[in-house]
Amino acid sequence: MTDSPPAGDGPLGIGLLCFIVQRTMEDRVLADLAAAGFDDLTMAQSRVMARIGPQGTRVTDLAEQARVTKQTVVTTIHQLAGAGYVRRIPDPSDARARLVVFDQRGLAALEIARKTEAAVHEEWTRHLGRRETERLHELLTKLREITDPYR
Amino acid sequence: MTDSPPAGDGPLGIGLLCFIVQRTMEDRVLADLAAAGFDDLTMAQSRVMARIGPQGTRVTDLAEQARVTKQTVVTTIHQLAGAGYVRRIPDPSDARARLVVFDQRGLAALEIARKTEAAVHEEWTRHLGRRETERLHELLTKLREITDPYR
DNA sequence: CATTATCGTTCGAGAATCGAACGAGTGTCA
DNA sequence: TGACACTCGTTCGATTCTCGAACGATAATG
Repeated sequence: MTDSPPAGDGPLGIGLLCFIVQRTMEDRVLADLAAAGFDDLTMAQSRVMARIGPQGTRVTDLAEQARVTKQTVVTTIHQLAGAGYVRRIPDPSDARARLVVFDQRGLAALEIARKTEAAVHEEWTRHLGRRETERLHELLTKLREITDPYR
Repeated sequence: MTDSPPAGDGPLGIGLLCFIVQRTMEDRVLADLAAAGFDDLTMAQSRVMARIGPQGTRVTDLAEQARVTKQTVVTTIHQLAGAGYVRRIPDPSDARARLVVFDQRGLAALEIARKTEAAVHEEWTRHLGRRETERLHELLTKLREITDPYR
């Protein structure tokens, strides 16, 4: 029973509520990406790609952030690279490592994703109110301090 | 790029933050279940089982709540039934449907899951404060109004 | 320099998920 | 009542996702 079991008829737990919110954002972004022509992106690929930083990110770090193993990331990055979304460059600071960076197609997709995310955030802000949305963001950020093992 | 892309170095989006929180709860519950002897439960199985209500839940409803297809739920329920966690009874109100209900082993697992969830919530409350945790819960519940298509 | 740890990778297998289609039962409405 | 469209759970087949184990190359430690 991963997450809060709603087997009781009481209110949903925070974990389950977070699932709903997170999944909604995922679906929205993925839908908009598909509509914009990036219809070859899967959810698994998207989840990994979303963790790539502007200066590039190591496979190991991507795995930690996305909560999957390195093997999974390697596979996913291979797919993304083949589709022109990312490419790998040597890490200047470590000859063992390689940095996964956005390629042209990836940057274009990133732009769409950013816009969608902003739009969804706006929707949420309209529903909750600006002040309350900020509060929610603050609380989640504070909660991250003890829930994100890789901070 | 499912979820908020942190490619910018700014703060994480609400979607991504929710992922971290939700995943943490999932991991904790699953770990405690495994430690309590329910080590045959996978995350996918747990996610579906967590949606079973006290009076039983239809396959279609489980699919909607867990955000997977009916086929996936059928497969998962088949596994869970084989392991003694759930069983299927006819739905009195609809001869087409069947209700998935907890079996003995499922109830035992549910108890563990409930305890763990409560313990994690307590941890979070200690970190955020009682008042703030309630606020977080309220905000997420309110956000659910527009993010849960199957409410 | 020797040893230990980390990085990315390959291989192989298992798990998870979906699309399409179907029989059984329900709801609707002329 | 009867015809038609819809829903429910299910099966089959295929694809995707994910992991465990292991390895060479490089880094860090002493």
